[in-house]
Amino acid sequence: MLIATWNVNSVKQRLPHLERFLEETRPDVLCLQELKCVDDAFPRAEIEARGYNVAVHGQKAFNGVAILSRLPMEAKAGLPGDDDDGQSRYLEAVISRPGGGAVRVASIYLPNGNPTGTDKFAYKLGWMERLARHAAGLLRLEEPLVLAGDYNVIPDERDVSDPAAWVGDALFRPETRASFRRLLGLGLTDAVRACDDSAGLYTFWDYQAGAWQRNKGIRIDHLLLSPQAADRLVGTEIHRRTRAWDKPSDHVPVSASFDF
DNA sequence: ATGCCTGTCCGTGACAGA
Repeated sequence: MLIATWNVNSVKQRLPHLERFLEETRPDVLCLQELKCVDDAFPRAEIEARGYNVAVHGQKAFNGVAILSRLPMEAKAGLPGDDDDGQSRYLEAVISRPGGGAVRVASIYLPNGNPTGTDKFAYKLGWMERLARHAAGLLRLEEPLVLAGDYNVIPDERDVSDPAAWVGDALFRPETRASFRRLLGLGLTDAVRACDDSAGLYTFWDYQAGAWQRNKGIRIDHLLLSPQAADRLVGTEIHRRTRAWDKPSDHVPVSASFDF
């Protein structure tokens, strides 16, 4: 089974790229972030025509997450822990596997948190705390679990081309990295890092200042796996080529393949 | 030092129909 995640930066603007990626890579499950549209504006018919079930948790103008699945799924929107949080950043689905059993997949759009020293950064850290609490509960189920998405976290110095330029940024602040480490400490495995410990594995390049051309990237899109998923991990891929397509998202898809 | 680029929303203008 191939499970992928992609921050598309407007699903309406990126529909041709999305269709091309589905056609070429044929993931069984694709988690999307930054739809930037309400549920009714999601191009559901186009995706369903390609053989995918669609679960959408949209929002006007900002945020918005979705899960596309070739297999049947039951989806639930929202990250528990704050009833006043109106931002659409979390969608979870239980996906039925052909051979029996299931895999639980979440599409995550973790808050950016800039500028630091504002309520935006506090919201980010609070959101990460809620995610950790929820993940701890899911891990107790002892099932295959994939928490995939745009974490807006640079875990380590080897995950950024110019670490000095990111010191003080909400994506690289010590508190942010510590919170991400606590998440891993619950027993989650960073899928890409389980397969490759080299530097320069980037998933995002800014639109500005020729970041892509100069390979000034960062790794912020992650798939975190429960032990039951990590034990079945076969490999991962960062789909860099999509960043060179015309009018691309600033993120590229990341996928993990499993022997279930 | 700041903008760099992209996208959405909103307001405005063009236009069609009353």
